[in-house]
Amino acid sequence: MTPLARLVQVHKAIGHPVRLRLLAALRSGPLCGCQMTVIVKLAPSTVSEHLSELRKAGLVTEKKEGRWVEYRLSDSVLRDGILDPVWPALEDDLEAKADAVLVKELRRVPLEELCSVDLDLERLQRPKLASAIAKAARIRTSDEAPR
Amino acid sequence: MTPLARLVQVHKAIGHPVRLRLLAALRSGPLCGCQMTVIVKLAPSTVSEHLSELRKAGLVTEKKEGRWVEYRLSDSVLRDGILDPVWPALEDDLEAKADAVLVKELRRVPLEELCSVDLDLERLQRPKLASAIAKAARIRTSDEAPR
DNA sequence: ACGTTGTTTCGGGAGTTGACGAAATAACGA
DNA sequence: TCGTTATTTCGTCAACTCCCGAAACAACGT
Repeated sequence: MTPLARLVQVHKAIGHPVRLRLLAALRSGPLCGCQMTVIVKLAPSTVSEHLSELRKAGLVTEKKEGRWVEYRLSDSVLRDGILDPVWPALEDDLEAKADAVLVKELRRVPLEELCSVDLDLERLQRPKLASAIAKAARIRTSDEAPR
Repeated sequence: MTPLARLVQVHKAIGHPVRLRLLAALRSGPLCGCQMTVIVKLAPSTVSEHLSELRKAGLVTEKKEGRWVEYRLSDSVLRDGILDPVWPALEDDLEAKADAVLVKELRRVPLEELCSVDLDLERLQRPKLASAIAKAARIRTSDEAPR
C-alpha cells in the first residue's frame, strides 16, 4: 500500500461521525465494544465494523480480555499526532461533550454490571438506557478515569 | 453545522486520492483548474467537483482571474495545521513525487501557451494535451510500477 | 456580434458505504 | 455439559460517491 493510499485510508476512517465519536471516546482511556454500542447507540455488528475499519487504518488497537475486546487509541495516533488538530474542535461540540459525560459514567460501571442492564427492545432510546446506567452508576462510585 | 460535522466534512474531503493529490499540488503555490486536470488526468467536470468539495470543506479558496479560476490552499489550512501530518507521508509516495515534478514543469508554461495546445477530443478529455506536457516534462511515461 | 476556452451544473450509471438482523464464533459461569 | 454474553461475519438493501459527457455559463479575443 502506497503512502498516499495509506493517508486516504486513515482520513476516510476519520471522516465519519460515528467513528470520530468512537475515537473521541477512546481518548479518555480504553473501552470495550459493548460500551461503545451504548455510546453511539447502534447495532453491535455496526459498531464492530466501524472499529474494524479504525483498526485497519491503524488508529486503534484491540486486545482480547476475557469475554470482552478492549479497544484503545494506537500508539501511532499519539506519536504522529494525526488527530491532534481534531481534539480542539470537539471541545465545542455538543454531541461530543454529551458523549464524554456518558463515557465518564460508563467507566464507573463495572462491565459485569453494565452487561446485566436489560436493554429491552429499544436500543435506539437513549433516556431509558442512560438513566439505567446512571442508576447503576450511583451504586458504585469508586474508580477514577485514566489519563 | 456542528464542529463534529465540520470535522467529518474536512476529513472526508482529504480522504480521497485525487483530492489529496490536488492539495499536495497546491502546496507549492496556486494553480488554475485546467492545470489540475492535466495533473490528475480526469475530466474537467470531475476535477471541478473535487475542487468544489475541497472549497466547501474550507481547504482551498478560489479567485476568479480572467478566464481562469485560481485555487490555493486556504489560510485556515496553514493556520490550523490540519494537513501538517500528511505532508511528510507524501514525501515517500511515488505518485505524489511524480505529481510534484509535473507541477513544477507546469508552472513554467504560461497559461496561454498551455491552453493553446491543440486538443482534439479522442478518448479522455485531453490526451494530446497531457502527452504534450508529458513530453515536455519527460516524466509521465515511466511511472507504471507493475505488481 | 461571434467563436474559443475555462469552468460549473446536471443526469445517469457503476461501484462503494453504512446500517440492520441472522447466524456463527469465543469465552465465561453455573 | 449447557446457557449467556460479547463480538464477528455475512447477506441485503437504501443511500451515497465518483466519474463521465452534455449542456450551460463566463470571459476573453477577433
